[in-house]
Amino acid sequence: MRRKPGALLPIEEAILAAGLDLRRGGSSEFHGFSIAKRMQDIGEAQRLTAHGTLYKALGRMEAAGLLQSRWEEPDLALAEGRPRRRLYRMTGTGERAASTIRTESERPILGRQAGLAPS
Amino acid sequence: MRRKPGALLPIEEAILAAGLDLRRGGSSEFHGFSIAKRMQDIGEAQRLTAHGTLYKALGRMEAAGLLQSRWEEPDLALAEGRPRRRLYRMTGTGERAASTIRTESERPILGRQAGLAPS
DNA sequence: CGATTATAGGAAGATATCTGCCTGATGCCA
DNA sequence: TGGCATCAGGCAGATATCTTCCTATAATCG
Repeated sequence: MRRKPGALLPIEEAILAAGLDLRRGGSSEFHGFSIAKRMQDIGEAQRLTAHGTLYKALGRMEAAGLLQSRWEEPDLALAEGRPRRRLYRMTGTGERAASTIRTESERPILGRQAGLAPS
Repeated sequence: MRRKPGALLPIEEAILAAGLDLRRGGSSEFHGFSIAKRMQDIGEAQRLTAHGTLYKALGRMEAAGLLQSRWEEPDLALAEGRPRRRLYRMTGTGERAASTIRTESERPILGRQAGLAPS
């Protein structure tokens, strides 16, 4: 499946929306697994039990400059007895793309043109 | 199920045996998941697909002084794209217990008395 | 020897990320 | 408008460790 240059796929929109919500809630960073759970909670997007879709989308979005990631401190993960997390943050580009989503959501007639630059 | 004071359970013997084999093969350290796979390969012990048994046994053996563990360098795990490993090494006590296993394996008539000190 | 107690076994799930493979969908070109 | 090429979706598995809960088993005591 190919995408229109500059367009966002539904899952990418969902990720950006989740990032905005978390930002609003005081957390500027999030990790893949929490996004997956969040999407399950609100019954949004595909179930994503197969995380393949999500993690691939995260990878694409980072490559496209919408997100930026870093690995969390290893000792923190050990202290909490769980695997290490890859933490994501929205870039300025991502925030603008997210804003455009909301704007366009209010105007469904218009085509979507924000987001990813053509490769 | 309770154990006789000082006795080793079959799974603990299997772990020590695996540790000796790895030692012989040049690796002084091993991690839980590799032991699990090793046991599956040689069809030994219970299948251990439910790793609960193995990791609990590893924990008991460390508490009993037979093994000693450390977490591997986090960057190494990242570089290899996998979760971090907990590396185990046999202590002197563990080696002696392992030796006693072999000795007693050759003399099945005798009862087993090596290994764990009574609590 | 039987009852009781204590501990191990086993299954399942949790946490978190990533990849391979195959199928399906979308954009572009003629 | 249809065909082709490219890329995303989806599933399943992989890697690695740990915990909960319930059952089963073994040791101890009377």
